[in-house]
Amino acid sequence: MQLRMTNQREMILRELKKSKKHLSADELYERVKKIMPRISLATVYRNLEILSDASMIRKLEISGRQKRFDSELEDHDHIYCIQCHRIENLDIGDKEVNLTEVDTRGYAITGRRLEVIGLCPRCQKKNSKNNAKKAKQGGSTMGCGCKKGVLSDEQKQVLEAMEKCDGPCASKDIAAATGLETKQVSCRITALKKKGYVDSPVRCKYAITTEGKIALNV
Amino acid sequence: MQLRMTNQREMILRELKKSKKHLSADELYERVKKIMPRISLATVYRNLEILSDASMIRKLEISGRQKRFDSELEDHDHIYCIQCHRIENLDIGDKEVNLTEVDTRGYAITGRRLEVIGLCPRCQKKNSKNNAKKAKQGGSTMGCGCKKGVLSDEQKQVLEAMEKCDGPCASKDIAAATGLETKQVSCRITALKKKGYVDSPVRCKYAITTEGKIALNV
DNA sequence: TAGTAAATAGTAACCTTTCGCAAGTCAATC
DNA sequence: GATTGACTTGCGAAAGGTTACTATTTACTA
Repeated sequence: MQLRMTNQREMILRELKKSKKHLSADELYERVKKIMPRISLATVYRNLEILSDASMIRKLEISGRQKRFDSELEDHDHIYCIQCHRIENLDIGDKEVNLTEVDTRGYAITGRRLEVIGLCPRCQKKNSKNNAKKAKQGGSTMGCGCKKGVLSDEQKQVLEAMEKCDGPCASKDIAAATGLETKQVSCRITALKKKGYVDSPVRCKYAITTEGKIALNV
Repeated sequence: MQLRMTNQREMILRELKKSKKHLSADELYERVKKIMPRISLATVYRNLEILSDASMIRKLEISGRQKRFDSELEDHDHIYCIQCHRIENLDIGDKEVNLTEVDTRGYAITGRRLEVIGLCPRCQKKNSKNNAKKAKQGGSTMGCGCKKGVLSDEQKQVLEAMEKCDGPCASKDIAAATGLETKQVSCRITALKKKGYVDSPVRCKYAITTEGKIALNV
C-alpha cells in the first residue's frame, strides 16, 4: 500500500503544521475548507488516520471525546487545562519519567503518554476576577455541558411568570399564573436552575436571575 | 446537593467494584441489567458521572472513544495494550515521575495521568505463534475498527466468484463471472482487501483469503 | 500513455453520550 | 400525617463525533 500525496492530503498536512495548536478533525476541516471549499470532512478524517498510521503526524486521544492531532513527531508530553480544555506541549526530559524500575507486568513497552492536568494561567486569572460573583450564584453547575440558550415553551412560560413576580415566589404561584400543574412547574424550575436562569434565595422560593432575564429577551 | 444511595446507584457501584477491570458504561449496563432488568442506560451514565464528581470512582478518558471507569481511587497509572486494548493498573511510586523541575508554564497542577503503552504478554505470545501466517497476509490493517462481519450483496457476489476461481484472478474475470461492471468490481475488491478477505499475491491478481472463506460461510 | 490502485466527495449509518420530560421516591417541613 | 420540593429514574429522542459505502476522479507505474 503506497501513499499518494494528493492536494487534499498536502493541504491537511500543511494546515496542521501551520497551526501550532492541537487541532481536532473538524477544526482542521474548517481551515482547509477556506482554501478547498469542496473538500469533504470524511477526507480529513481519513487522511488524519492515514498520516498517523504512517507516523507523519501524531494522534492524541486524551481529554474528552474528540481526537486531536499534532504535527510534531518528537517525543513530548502534554498539559491540559481542566477549565478551558486547552492542550499545550510540555517538554520533559527523559529523566523525569523513569520506568526502568517499574514492574510492567511483562509488557513490551513501546511508548508512554504523560498528561499533566491543571488550571492554565489565563483561567486562574479569570477565576480570581469572577470569584465574588460566582460565589453568590450557583456557579458550580454552570461549567457543565448544558446548552444554555435553548428554552422549551414551558420553561419560557415559567420564566416569564417569574419575571412578572416581584421578588421570590413559590412554585404554587407560578403554577397558578401559568396554568401548568405544580409538578410540571417543579420540573421546569429544576431545569432552569441547572441552566443558571433561576435561583432560590429562600428555601422553596424562586427568582429569575440576571442571566435568565437576558435569555428571555434574546 | 445531597447524594441519595438508590438501589440503582448502589448496584452500579457494587458491580464496578466487583469487576476488577475498567468497565465502560455499556459493559456495566449489561451487567447491572442482569440483576435489574428495567434499569436504563441513561441511569448508568448519569450515575457514573455523579459518582465520579463525588470522587467515589475515577473516570478514565484514555485510549479510544469510550470512557471507562475505575472503582479504585488511590493514585495509580495504567498500561495499555495496543493490540487487544486491555487496560491494566500500574503501581508507580511518586519517585518515578518527577515534575518539580519541569517548566509547567504557570499552570496550577492538580494531577497527572501516565499511560504506558505496549504489547501485553498474551498478545506477544499470540503474535509469535501466528507470525508465519500473518507475514504473508496483509495483517497490518486488520487491527482497524472496520466491522468485518458485514458484507454487502455485491461484496458477497465478488467473493463467491473469487472462491470458485482456481488461484489468483484478475478483476476483469470477476466482472465477467458476476456480470458487474469492472469499475464496480474494483471498488468491491478494495473494500474486501481492507477487511482482510481478499489479498493480492500478484499485482493485479486477487485471491480470497482463509478469512474470506470463513466469512462467506457464516 | 494506458491501465490500475488509491483517493475523493457526499451521504448514510454508526456508536457513544447527553438531554428533556413525566413520573416516582424520599426527607424535611407544616 | 399531609404537603412540598429535591433528587432520581426510565424512556425516547437527538446530538456529536467518527466511519463506511459507492461512484467518480486522480496519481502513479509499467
